[in-house]
Amino acid sequence: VTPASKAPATGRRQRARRGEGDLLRDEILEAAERLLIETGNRDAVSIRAVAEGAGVTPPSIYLHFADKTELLFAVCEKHFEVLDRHLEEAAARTDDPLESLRLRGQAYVRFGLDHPEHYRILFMGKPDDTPDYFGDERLRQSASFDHLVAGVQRCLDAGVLTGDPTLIAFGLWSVVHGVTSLLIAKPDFPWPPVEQLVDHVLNVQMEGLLG
Amino acid sequence: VTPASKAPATGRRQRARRGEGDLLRDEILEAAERLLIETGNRDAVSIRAVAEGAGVTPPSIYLHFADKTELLFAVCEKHFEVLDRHLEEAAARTDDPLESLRLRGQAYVRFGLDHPEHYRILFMGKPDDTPDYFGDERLRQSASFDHLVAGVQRCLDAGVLTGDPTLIAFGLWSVVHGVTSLLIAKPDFPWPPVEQLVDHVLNVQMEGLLG
DNA sequence: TGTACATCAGTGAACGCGCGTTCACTGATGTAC
DNA sequence: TGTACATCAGTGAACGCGCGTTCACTGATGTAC
Repeated sequence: VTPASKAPATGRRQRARRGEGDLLRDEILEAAERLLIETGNRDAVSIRAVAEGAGVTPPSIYLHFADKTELLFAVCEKHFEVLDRHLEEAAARTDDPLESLRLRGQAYVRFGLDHPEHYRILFMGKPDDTPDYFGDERLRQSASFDHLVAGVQRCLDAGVLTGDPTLIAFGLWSVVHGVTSLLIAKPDFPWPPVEQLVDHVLNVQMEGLLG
Repeated sequence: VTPASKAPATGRRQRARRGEGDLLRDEILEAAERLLIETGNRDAVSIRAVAEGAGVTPPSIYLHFADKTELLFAVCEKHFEVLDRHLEEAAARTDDPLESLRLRGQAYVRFGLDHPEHYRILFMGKPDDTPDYFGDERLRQSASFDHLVAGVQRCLDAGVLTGDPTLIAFGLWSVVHGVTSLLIAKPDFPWPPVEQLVDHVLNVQMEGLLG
């Protein structure tokens, strides 16, 4: 018997060594993740299903997460980070502050359409679906929002936009969120091509800001 | 015993007369409605809860609706009509086509914030939560959307806007939906005053359309 | 080097719950003769 | 006018299901002496 073999024939994962209990935590998160992507259904992410996905029994989950809400929160947190990285990368592709804002908006929509079920949880779910300590206050302080405001501020500094940066940021967020969430909620609606829709809305909004 | 007495002491409704079975249908819809408003929670609208709300046993529901989805659909249909009336009234308050469009947008947001749980079902839910025959195609053909496109068309006719009316309509819808759904999904977020937010986004978008 | 013991990751079985839906029925209302 | 009968709105009890969570436990891993 090779001690290095990681997965027994049963499909059950090997028990973690002492002090390595946290390994399971990651596998649980990955399993939840996988379920969400494969089924595209938030309700499919049940404690039981996640446990099975991680090759473990349901009670094991509770060794790592206080309850289901906390598990879902951990998944969310991961995705807020992914979203933020995605947006920052897009925004950094140009030096023109206004163009950067546009790229950020387009990247936002793309993220939502690429991960609709995640987007649903992050931005379309009920407030009580997120744990208390992951409330809106925290969202406000999230990196993504600060980065958006900063992007707007750069336009103000460059003299290409005027107004209250926070209000402008809220407005831009509303616009891209509107497109994203409508496309997610009504995928079979006879929309114009996504690109066209996004560009139109974003262009019009930024045109209006210039005025 | 007065035959006119409608509610027996038990709280149970009186059985409908022959041929008046449809009366219960309305009471079921009203009960579902009431549940939705009082609890503000879509999940609270269970067959059992609706039945109790209507003073009737659960199986009775099935005399009037094929299944739960169809019941929820009927509730939705009612609200699409309410929304459309609401928007038409607002849009009719002025003769200026552009101002009319703005009023329509403001009314849309107000409707959403006044009936958040209904708005959720109509515009933020999963596609499979609505019955097949109430799909997006039908939504596209709904009066509200046609009325919006018509409102845009009036602006084109008046020469105050240019462009593709459908695309402009999609854009305006995205914008007001963005504000509405963000406010509903993140009610505790430190938003600016609602009026200010709505006016800003709507003004900017319409400004951009003028350019 | 060997043995008794503490630690702790994970298990197995069960809890109570509320759900959508089905099925055989009851009993009041209306109709035919 | 009276009676047998058909209709049909609504009932009562039960079905099977999947869920989140709890609880006493097991057994491998590491440690102290």
